[in-house]
Amino acid sequence: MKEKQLDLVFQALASEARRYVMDVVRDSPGCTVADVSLHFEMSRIGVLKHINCLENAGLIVSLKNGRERQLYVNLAPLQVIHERWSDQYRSFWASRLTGLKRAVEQAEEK
Amino acid sequence: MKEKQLDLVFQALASEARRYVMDVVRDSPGCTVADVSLHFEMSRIGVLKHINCLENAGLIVSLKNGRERQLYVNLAPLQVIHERWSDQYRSFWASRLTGLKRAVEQAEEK
DNA sequence: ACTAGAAGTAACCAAATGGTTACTTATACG
DNA sequence: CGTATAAGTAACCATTTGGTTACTTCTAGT
Repeated sequence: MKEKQLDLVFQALASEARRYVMDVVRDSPGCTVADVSLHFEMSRIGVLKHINCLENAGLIVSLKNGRERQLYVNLAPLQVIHERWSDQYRSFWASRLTGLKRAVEQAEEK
Repeated sequence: MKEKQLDLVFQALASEARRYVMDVVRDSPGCTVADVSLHFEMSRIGVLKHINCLENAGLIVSLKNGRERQLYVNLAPLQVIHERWSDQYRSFWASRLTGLKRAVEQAEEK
């Protein structure tokens, strides 16, 4: 995955409203923009922008069906990120704070 | 983890520069702000702000050591996010696009 | 005590984000 | 055909973000 794409995914998830959209769409796949906006206080256009942001990041996929747009979550980007990190940080997971712990111990010795 | 905290973590990671800071600090634990800023074109203050942003999100931890500040990565927030999402989406991982696939098939029937 | 170097703060600026209202387009349906 | 409804576009505004330069503070070392 390209860095720009990573930016989009993380940026998309960095909003409680958008994470909530993900929850809603995951729980009622095929729902419409209007359906989703029922769950929010904000204007329909506000919600639309959040949905578009998620779609732009690849986290939501949609199908035009007549005058409606049906929404689905797409977890592929999350899986890619997850794999990338598990790779990059594999040796760190076991002892996440090892470096810090050592430093703290050194600091305490003084 | 609180929603605000999630915002901070995702927001922090939604920047190539900050992800790169994470890489640098992970690869040389205990390095200083000045050390990190050597890896960048931008001004030291620019880098400092990125580091503070990461620290604020809990992804970087630092220890004051004399006039220096030593930096360490902290993967705990990542682990929390990872666990939360694998829980929430557990039943979806296996067939990530199931909902969408069904919809596409239905669409194709028409 | 003095100086130099690491870090932090303040003020500023341009661009991006998150929301609004008003208007337009396209489609379903009586 | 005509109308109501789902979606999308445009323009606008306030706030946040991402960077800068200039200045300040603290500490190490001579």
